[in-house]
Amino acid sequence: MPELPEVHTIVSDLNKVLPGLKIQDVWCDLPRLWGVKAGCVKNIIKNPKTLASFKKQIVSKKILSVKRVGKNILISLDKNKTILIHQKMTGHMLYGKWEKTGEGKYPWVATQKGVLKDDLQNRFLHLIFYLSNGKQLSLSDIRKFAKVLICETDKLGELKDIKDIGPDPLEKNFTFKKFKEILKGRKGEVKNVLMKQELISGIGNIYSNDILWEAGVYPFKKLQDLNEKELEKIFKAIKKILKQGVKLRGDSIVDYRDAFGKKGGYQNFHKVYQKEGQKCGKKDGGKIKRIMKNGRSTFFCPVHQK
DNA sequence: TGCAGTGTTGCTTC
DNA sequence: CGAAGCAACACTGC
Repeated sequence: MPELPEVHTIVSDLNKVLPGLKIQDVWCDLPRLWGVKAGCVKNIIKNPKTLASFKKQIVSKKILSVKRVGKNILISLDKNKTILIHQKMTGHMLYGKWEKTGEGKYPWVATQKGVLKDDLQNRFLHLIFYLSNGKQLSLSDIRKFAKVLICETDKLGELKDIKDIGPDPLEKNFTFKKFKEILKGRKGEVKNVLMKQELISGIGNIYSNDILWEAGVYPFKKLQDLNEKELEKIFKAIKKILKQGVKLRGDSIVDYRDAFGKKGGYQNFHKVYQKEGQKCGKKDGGKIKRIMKNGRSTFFCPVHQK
C-alpha cells in the first residue's frame, strides 16, 4: 500500500536506527522474495535460488544508510551491496524484536512492550534481518506482494525499478515547469497519469483521489483537456496533499504502521478517499461519489470537480 | 456463506 | 500509446 508519505515515514524512521548496524542473519519463509520471480535482472542481480545464497550476499555487511526512490526503500550496505524493497499493497518494514515460538502459521511473537504487541503486526512477518544490536528489521506483509532484491550498489541505476521512475514530487527541483514538461503531449485520464510511477513517483490511489479533490479537477478528465490553470492547481495540490501525508506520518486506514509499529494519521483527514456518500468538505460541495474503473475505486465530489 | 473490494505493479489483450 | 482485465495473496465487511 504504502505511497510516498508512508514510505517516506518508514525510511526516515529506519535512518534513525539502522546506520552503523551489521546484518548478522536472515530468516525468510517466502521463497518468492529471493526467487526467480522477484524481478531479478540478468547480469545485475545474481538471482539467488536459495535462502543460503541470498544470505551470503548480505550477512556480515554493515548498513550505511536508508533511502527512498519513489515507493522503493533502498538500504545501502558496505561492500557495494544494496537491498531494494518495494512494499506493494500491505508490506511494511518494522524495527523491533520478535521471537519464534512455534512452527504454526504465525510463529512470531513480539518480545518488547508497547505497540508492537499489536496482533496484526506480528502475524505476518515473512522476512527478518537480525541486527548486531540484538534487534530485528522485519517485513510484515499480509498479502505477500512485496518485492525484495539485492543489487550491486554501483549498478542500481541499471535496475528497471530505479531507472524507469519519474522525479520525486516533493523535491525542490520538481517545479511547475518540470511538471508541465513531463505531461506535455501526453493523453489519458489525469488520475491514471498521476499514478504512473515512470512519470511522477510516489502517488497511489489514496493520494491521487485527494489531490484531484484539492485541485477541483474531475479524475477522468483527459490530460489534453486541462488548461494551464487546472494544471497549476493540480501541481500545487500534489505538493500540499503529499506534505500533509508526510506530516501526519502516513495513512493507516488498514494495516500500515511506521517502522516502530505506530499508526499514521492521514486516515482521519481524507478529503474524498473512501468517503462515498459523505458530504464534500468544500463550500457548496456535493455528496462524494465513487466510480470503479480499471479495477480501482475513484472518489470525487460531482459538484466542484469538473 | 460467498463475493466484492483493498494501499501496487506487471503482463496480456484489444 | 492507452484502457481494461487479470494475477499475485489474505483478509474484511456486507
